[in-house]
Amino acid sequence: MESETGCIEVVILDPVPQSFHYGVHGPIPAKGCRVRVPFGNGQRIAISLGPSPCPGGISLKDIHQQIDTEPLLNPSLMELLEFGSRYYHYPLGGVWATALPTRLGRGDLPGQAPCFWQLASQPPDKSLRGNRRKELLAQIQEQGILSEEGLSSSKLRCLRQLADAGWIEKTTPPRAITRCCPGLPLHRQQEEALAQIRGKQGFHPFLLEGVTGSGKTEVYLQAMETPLAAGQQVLLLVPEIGLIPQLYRRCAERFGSQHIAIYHSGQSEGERLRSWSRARSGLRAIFIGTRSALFLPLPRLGMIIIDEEHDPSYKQQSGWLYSARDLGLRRAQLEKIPIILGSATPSLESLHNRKLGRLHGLRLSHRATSHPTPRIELISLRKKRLQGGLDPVLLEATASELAADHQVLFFLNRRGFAPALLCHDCGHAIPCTRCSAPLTWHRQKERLRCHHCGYEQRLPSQCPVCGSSALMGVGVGTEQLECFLRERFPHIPILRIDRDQVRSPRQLADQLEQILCIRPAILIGTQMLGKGHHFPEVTLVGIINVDQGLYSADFRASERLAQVVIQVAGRAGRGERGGRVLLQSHLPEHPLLQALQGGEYAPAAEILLRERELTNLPPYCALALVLAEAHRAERVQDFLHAAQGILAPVLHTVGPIPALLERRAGWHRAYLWIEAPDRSRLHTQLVRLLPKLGQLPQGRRVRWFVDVDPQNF
DNA sequence: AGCACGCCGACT
DNA sequence: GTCGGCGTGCTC
Repeated sequence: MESETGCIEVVILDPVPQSFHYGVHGPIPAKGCRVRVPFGNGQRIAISLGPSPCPGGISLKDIHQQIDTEPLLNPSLMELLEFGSRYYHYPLGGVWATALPTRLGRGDLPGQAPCFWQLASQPPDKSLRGNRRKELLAQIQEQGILSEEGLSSSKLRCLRQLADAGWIEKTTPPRAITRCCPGLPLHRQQEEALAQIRGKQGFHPFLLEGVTGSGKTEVYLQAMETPLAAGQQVLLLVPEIGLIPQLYRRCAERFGSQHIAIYHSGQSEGERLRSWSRARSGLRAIFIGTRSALFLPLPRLGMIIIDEEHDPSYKQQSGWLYSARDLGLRRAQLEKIPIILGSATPSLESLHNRKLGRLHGLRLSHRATSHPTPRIELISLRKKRLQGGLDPVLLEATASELAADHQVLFFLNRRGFAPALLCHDCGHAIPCTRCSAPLTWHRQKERLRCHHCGYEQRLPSQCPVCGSSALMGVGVGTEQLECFLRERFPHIPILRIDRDQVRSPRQLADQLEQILCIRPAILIGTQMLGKGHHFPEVTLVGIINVDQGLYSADFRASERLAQVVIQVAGRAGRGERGGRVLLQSHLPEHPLLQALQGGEYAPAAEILLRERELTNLPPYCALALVLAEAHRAERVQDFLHAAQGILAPVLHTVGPIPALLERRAGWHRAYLWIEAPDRSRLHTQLVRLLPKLGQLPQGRRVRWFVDVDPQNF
């Protein structure tokens, strides 16, 4: 390689807002290659942005080492990261650091793509010597193609010798993948959906709205056949690690596990690097993963599928605040491929986009089983005497289902025994020392715990304010519900599923397996229950307390309420028997609950969308927050007021508004609400104004950042 | 994001 | 007298 001397621009693999320049003697590292550079006192890994004119006025240092000879990512994926940096107003280096496996960020080399060998078209005109070599050659002759992957080093050496002697030559493996067992028979709507997906070329975004049990996964599997048969790769995203195993199983049955790899944050660094390398070398065709899998380098990506697209977990909650669903759409657009967003309860954003024609709607409204979607019976709690948080009507229904040897499922989205511990004498509720929230009483562990920051203390025997020993729990959590039900139905097996009880997806699967066929039985769970699991023996679902979703200051709370109610209701009666769903509320006449009675999502979504339109909230406006945190509340106020002075003349801003959790882990938090009629208006103004916020002296005394399309408040 | 420099409290 | 708290500013 000829020697050159020049200057490159780089970004450090950390959220440093500027780029930096370095001198290079030798080949210029292309854009997307890692380099080791001197930085401050030490060394850092950086990403080359390519050659750049030398800036004046700074003394240029030279790079220490070029790590990669090839860019780590292909151009369209680099473009996606650049877009993600601009759109979410987050430094490009931090974006790269989030998108790469940590090992690559530390300078490790990705695994080399294994070679594939076949017999040479013109083998040498002599006889081959050596038994091992003869054996290997025979093996290649028999198999047609031999992959280096997983071969012992002695066999690899043998392979090299055969190659050097001209007996074998490199080849590319067959890429086309066909299913290894037939697909399930489809019903008419599935056929129609598939026909739509199969008929399309290039970028085509679909919204597959399918009620629980309508066979969305089967549509995914058969839709994947087209790109897989064409030798392309498919990316499947799910919102949680716990949902990967079942999807993996379905894919493995259909296409063979040798074509599948998974990628998620629960893997070890080594596993992630291996999956990443396999993606890049094209060794696997199907990738199943969570949020971060969106950034896998897939040279022949042919389709993206985002399951449970409405799930808020697709939005990253720290650092680079991106949405994998929204960036997924962007990636599909850049790669010019189809993308399927699937959900039984699509986000209002996606429903809106379907109305605007930006998403092509596909509907599966029939369950595969003969039983129709159950209605949701509303029970008014007003003036009722509750036992263990349960209304007599629900309790009676429970008793009769259990008497008939059926399973009953309770949904309650609060862990612990009681959400607060209150002094009966002075009314003091014991708060977290670091958060503005009451501590949750965990009776069995005899502890008070903060569900926001992890703070824990022993259960006090006296009120810390007045010294009274009359402390009582307020409200009902899953632990208390379990206690009550054990007392009330002493001979019925009860399984509680929440984060206190279930530590790993594996454990969850084991416990579910155990109880799945036991009859009668009671299941109690938080939203862990609602996701993807089937309970064919459940004939009664009790939804205990979702009223918070009707009052919350978070405008998305009502959307989440509707989604969780429909998802949980969908767990009932999926087997032989039909099902009943009872929902307890203090406000049964609330229009949203009324709309949910039919057991269908669409009427509720309509109401929510109309409400958003009237109040001019997303998706009818573009929204961003400037969030600030500091130990001292007045610094947050000072900064946000100063920021408002800059933003308010140009953009519609409201605030400073205290965060829903005003203090978290000792940090006071507040935000400015910034809205604009559309994303591009919002964006162009933010690009212009955010640098000015960076110059505010008040900004240096707080941690502040921008949240575009926020999910939480 | 790291990391060093710098100016104010409780300790061998 | 120092160890160390984190507030401040810089890194090609």
